[in-house]
Amino acid sequence: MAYWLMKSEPETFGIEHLKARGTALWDGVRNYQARNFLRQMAVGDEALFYHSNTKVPGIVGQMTISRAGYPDPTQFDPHHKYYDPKSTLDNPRWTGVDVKFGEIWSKQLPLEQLRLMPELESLALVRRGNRLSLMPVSPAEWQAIMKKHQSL
DNA sequence: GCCAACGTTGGC
DNA sequence: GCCAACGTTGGC
Repeated sequence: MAYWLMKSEPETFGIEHLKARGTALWDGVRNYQARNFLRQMAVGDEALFYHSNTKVPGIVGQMTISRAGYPDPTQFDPHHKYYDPKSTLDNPRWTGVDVKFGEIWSKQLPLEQLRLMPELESLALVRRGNRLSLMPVSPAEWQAIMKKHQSL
């Protein structure tokens, strides 16, 4: 089982939306590095839900991967903002996964605090200029984050 | 295959 | 709202 961190803008799709829906397609990833990580995800993997581009960015809760990678349907829809005319049905370019709501943390763990944790210095999230929207989290990083979360 | 121009991400 | 950093596009 692997661990992941996945970013989303709360105004577009926040953890409250996932809670209401229960399960949702994680769509709209249009970056090859992130897509390759999506393709590595397996059912049962655990993921941190991160709110980006908001007043206090940070980890706000947890979810699990409930369906492994499959073609992101939004790439085929000409009316959708994630439409990709270069993608074809028999050779889809972009991948999505299904995620299942886990929990909303009673206190979020802000980016500002994550930056202070020496255990996370190699995590892409805190690296200068990194814009990767989802990334693997090592077991050691996961444990450090959970420990910090429980101490809040 | 280089690289300038452009668009996007996302913290601040 | 600003802008640094980065990825992508397309001319050559």
